[in-house]
This record gives sequence, C-alpha cells and structure tokens, in this order.
Amino acid sequence: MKILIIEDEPKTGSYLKQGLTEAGFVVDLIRDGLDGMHMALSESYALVILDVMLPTLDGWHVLKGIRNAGKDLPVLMLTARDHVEDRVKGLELGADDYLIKPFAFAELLARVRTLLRRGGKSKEPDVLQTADLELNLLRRRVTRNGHQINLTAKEFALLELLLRRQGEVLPRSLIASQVWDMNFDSDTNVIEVAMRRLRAKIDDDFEPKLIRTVRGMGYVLETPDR
Amino acid sequence: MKILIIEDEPKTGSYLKQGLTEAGFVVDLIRDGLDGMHMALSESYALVILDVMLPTLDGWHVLKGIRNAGKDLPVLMLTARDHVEDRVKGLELGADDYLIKPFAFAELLARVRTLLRRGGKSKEPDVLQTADLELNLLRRRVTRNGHQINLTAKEFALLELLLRRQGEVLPRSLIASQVWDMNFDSDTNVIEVAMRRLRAKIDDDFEPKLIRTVRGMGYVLETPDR
DNA sequence: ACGAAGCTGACAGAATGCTTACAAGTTTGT
DNA sequence: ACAAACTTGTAAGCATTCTGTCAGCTTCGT
Repeated sequence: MKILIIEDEPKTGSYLKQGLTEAGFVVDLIRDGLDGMHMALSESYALVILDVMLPTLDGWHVLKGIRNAGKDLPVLMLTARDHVEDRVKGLELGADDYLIKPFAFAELLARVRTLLRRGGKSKEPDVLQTADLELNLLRRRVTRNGHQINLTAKEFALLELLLRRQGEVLPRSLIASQVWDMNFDSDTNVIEVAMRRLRAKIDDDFEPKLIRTVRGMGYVLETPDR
Repeated sequence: MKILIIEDEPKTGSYLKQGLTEAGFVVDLIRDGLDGMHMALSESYALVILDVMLPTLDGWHVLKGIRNAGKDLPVLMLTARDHVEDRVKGLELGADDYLIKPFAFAELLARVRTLLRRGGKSKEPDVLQTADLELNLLRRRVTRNGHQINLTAKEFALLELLLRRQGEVLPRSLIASQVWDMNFDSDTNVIEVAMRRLRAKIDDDFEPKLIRTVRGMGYVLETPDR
C-alpha cells in the first residue's frame, strides 16, 4: 500500500513519513510540487497527502493536475489553520478530505485509513445540524431557523464541538482541551463567558433553547426529541 | 472488563487499583514499562492506563510498542503537570486521552468510562436502568415511569453507583469512597441525607420503592424480581 | 420497652454559574 | 499607517442552587 507525501517543510515531512512507515505503509516523500504531480501521475499510489504551500507548483495546481488527468486517486490536503477558504477551495477542486495543521498524528492516520477503505469516495460531512440550527463547516456559516448568524472563531469552534457531540454532556475539562489549548486551570471563566456569547447569538432570540447547562458537569447541546 | 495499569509510583498505583476495583473493574497493576508492554500485547485488556515516567521503558515507548503492534486498544496517559508538550506528543503517538497528575479519582473514572464506551463494541452502556427507572449517562438525564427527574451532581453520582451495582448491598464505606472523596468519617450523616434527597425524587412519588435500606449494612437498589 | 440505627426538615455556608464591564490585542478599511 | 471595530480573556459582583451539619424524631430488632 503506497502513499505519496508532497510536503516541503522538512520537519512535517519526515514526521509523517516516519509515522506512516511505522504504521506499515510504503511512503515516498517529495518536496516539490511539480515533481510531486509527476510522481502521482506516473506511479501507482493508493493515496496522496498534499500540502498547500509548495515550491514550483502549489497544492491547488497539483490537485488540479491530478484531477485533470482523470486520476481517481484519494487526496488528503493539509491546510493552514486560518485559511478557511482553503478547505472550500480544496474540496471544490476535488480533494477528498482535508486536515488543518497542526494536527495529531493519530487523526491523520485515522483519516488515511478511512480514505483507503472507501476508495476515497465519500467525504466527511460538511454540515452539522440539530433542530433548526445548521453549521456549515466548509463555508463557516451558521444559520438558525434560516437566519444567518455571524460567529467568531472561538464561538464557531465551540459550537462545532457541541454539535459534533450533540446529546452528550461535555465536561468543562474536555471543552477546555478541545477549544482552548489549556489544561483547565479552574481559575478562569473563559468557558462560561464564551458560552454566554454563543448563547446570545444562537439561543437568546430563539426557541427552544439548545444549549443546556448541567450544573457541576458541563454543557450539552440538546438533540431533538426523536 | 479488564484494565491494565502501568505505573511505578506505588502510591498512585495502588490508589488507582483500589478505586477501579471498587468501581467494578478487574485490574492488573504492573510497575515496569517493558513488562507492562508485554502484558498489554499478550493479554486482552479493555483499556490501559499508562504513566509516562517508568523504569526500563518509558511511557512513550510502551505506547509506540502497542501501536506498532497494531493493537487497537484505548490508552489513557498520565502526564506530569507543566509538560504541555507531553500532551501533544502523547496524542500524536496515538494515546486516546491524557490526564494530568495529580487528578481527582472521579475525573479518571469518568474518562475511563468514556473511553470504554467510545471503543465501540465494548458493553459499557449509555443507559442504566432498573424497573421503570432510567439513567442516561451521556445526557445526564434520569426518568422514572417516563417522567423526567432533575438530579443534582451528588444525587446523580449516587444513583449511578446504585444502578451500576444494583441488587448488591453497598456498605456506607463503599458509597463514601465512591461518591465522596472521603474515607468515611462515621460522625457525619451525609449519606443518609443524600439518600433521603434521592428518595424524595425517585421513590416518594412512585411505586414500587426501589431504594431499600439494609439495617446495619447499607443500601441496595432493588432489581426487578424474576 | 430500650438502645442503636436510620430518617427528616431546617439552615447557612459553599460552590457554581451568569452577567456585565473592561482592556489588551487583532483585524479591517481608508 | 492610523483609527475604528471586533475578539477574547480577565475580573468582580450577583443570583441561584447545592450540600453538609445538626437536632430532634421514627423505626427496627431484640
């Protein structure tokens, strides 16, 4: 099972190569976009991991090249955190999945395996929803009852987490570690404040209230009563 | 449900072992990294709790060893405070969760249960029940005969314990150590009071009464006769 | 009937979460 | 490059709910 990594940052590249090799894959690592595209087209890989920022030819063009050649080859893109549009662009150009740097290796491995299993066909969902609340991951848009709602980055991340695990009570410690990079120093109330702000936008003007506080435990996003 | 603890500090180790055993798990405790890895690979555990600092082979290597062997075994790592990078490193190497020492036992237990539940096919349930009483662990909701009942954190913890060990007479000392972090100071009657409050909510308005006092022994949650 | 064990209701301090205000840091538009 | 507008964390005061204690009462078993 051969995997091609096209990535110029040496650190990330060798980290990936080592990890995937240890996981039992055969891995080629190419640092240059143009070379990478040629490799992808000529040799037979089961999957390509493609960085966006590359010398000579950027990730978009490599992806385009591969798709134009009619190759039905799963492509997993690595994008920088802040560039939300990257995800949209990537998926529109035919990437099969994306991962935001920095990422946990386990996460990458999981996605790689998933892509290989389903031949690269289906993607990860791009809309999360409950009741009349919708969150579009690609366009970073949220609507409730049809009204568009503007969320800040933190609010978005928080709501995304709540939606992904809807119906589960999420302890503060979990929220802190997922949305903030902190190990929950209880002497801060960021979470409450963030929750307040989020509620102001998605719950204050609507019914029913979706975010429920569970005293002593955390918060849940309610799922519709089936 | 077997759990392997790899931890060399005798104090932490036996504390964990005792607590988890009381919570109803079967626990093996190993003090050495290399031995621990072998145990993890040979026997069939539902989960591993792994300290980072270990003699002969440190936690990272043990984790790597487990993952390289292709074992799909949930690993909960124990890391020292301050070492934030440890967390990242751990997750990258494939740990499923981490906990910073020192931690509250209740926190650990919660994470252990989450991991076991997430593992998919394990039989750690989302809902505990007896007769017409249901307790949903994920949503932290309790109903009796279809009516929703609001419980406080302590009441919930208490009922959870009773339900997990339903049909068993639970001595006060056990209850005290599981629900309170105390070693039963006999000059308090918190348990009676808490039990009263719980009964008020789940038994007062319903039949049959589910919580039975066993004089001189403790309390049982009745299981339906058969 | 007696003593011990357990029950109950009231109370007050503790804990928890909510809300608002503020300020430092960022981003955006001109 | 500058000002205006946003974001986001911190902090303080407030409101509410929880929970341990206590004192008196009831029940149980002998």
